[in-house]
Amino acid sequence: MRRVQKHRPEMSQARQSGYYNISEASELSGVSAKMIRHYEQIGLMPEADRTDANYRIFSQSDIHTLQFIKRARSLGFSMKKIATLLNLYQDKGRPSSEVKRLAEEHIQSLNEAIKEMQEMRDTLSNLAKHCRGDERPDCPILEGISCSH
Amino acid sequence: MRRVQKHRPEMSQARQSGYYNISEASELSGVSAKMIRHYEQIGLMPEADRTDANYRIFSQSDIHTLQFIKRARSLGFSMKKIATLLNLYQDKGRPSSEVKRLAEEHIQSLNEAIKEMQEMRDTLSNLAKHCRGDERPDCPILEGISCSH
DNA sequence: GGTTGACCTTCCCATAATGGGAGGGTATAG
DNA sequence: CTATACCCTCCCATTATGGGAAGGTCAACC
Repeated sequence: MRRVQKHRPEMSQARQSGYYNISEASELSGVSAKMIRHYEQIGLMPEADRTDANYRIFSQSDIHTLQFIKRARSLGFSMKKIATLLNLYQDKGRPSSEVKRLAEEHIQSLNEAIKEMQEMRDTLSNLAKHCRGDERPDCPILEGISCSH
Repeated sequence: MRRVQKHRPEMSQARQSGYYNISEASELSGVSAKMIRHYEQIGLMPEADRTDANYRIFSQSDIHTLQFIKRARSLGFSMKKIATLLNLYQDKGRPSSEVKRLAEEHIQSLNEAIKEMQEMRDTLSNLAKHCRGDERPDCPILEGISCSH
């Protein structure tokens, strides 16, 4: 009679029901265990189910969500935008215009960041071009950094 | 007799000797007062002189150093690299090869970052290109993020 | 001389995304 | 039954920047 009414399963039972523990979820999704816990804590993921020993267990659907997050991260979306994207993803009645707007916003900020870094690189390349890079101390790079006139 | 041997000047005296207070230094260098204090604290700048009321005072040379830091930041150098650059700048016997090596290292990491962001942008653009962006829910962008197959 | 507003000081907190590590409990293979 | 590998929570660190509080000071004006 003792264990009949338990709500939380043991690990072996959970596994038989198609659940994964956190390191399996990590391998399947490419998200580190540390980050999986973090995403749960900031509310990006729903709180994971637990075994009776308080171990997190993850369903196929959880794994899928983690993969979504992973891929969105690799496209450079911030956590906040990913939260929005996840909501849209789970809202089967979303207008695709909203998704597209988010994506284009992100493309634009990528373009701005790219442009800024290209300008840095070009400025620095121009300075470096004129630096002999030998044992002597005179250096157009340092001069360029010290006087912006 | 009372004030003759003081080491720390008053603000008005300091100003007459060509010193600036922190907000003047901030305006002249483009570095915020907050950051000037921070740079001092992490040892990037020597500790500033003080008035007898404990206000920081900055010489022309300090301002120049702050401008150097500002410009190096705007080229994307990290604080650690800037510390090294400052040391080289102040070492009148440096070999310019060292400066050039640092610069080229930085150019390379800029190029890597640029490439990564371009790849993000291109992937996302390709997804967005096929999204109608209307009131209907089907969305190639979300599909692309959810399945990396 | 006194008041007032602008400025200075230090100290603590927050950001964004990620990881390291300690201290203590658990699963599982042999 | 015991290793060992894994899980848990909690705290700390990173990078560069800023916000804000509590308290002292400077400057200008009456």
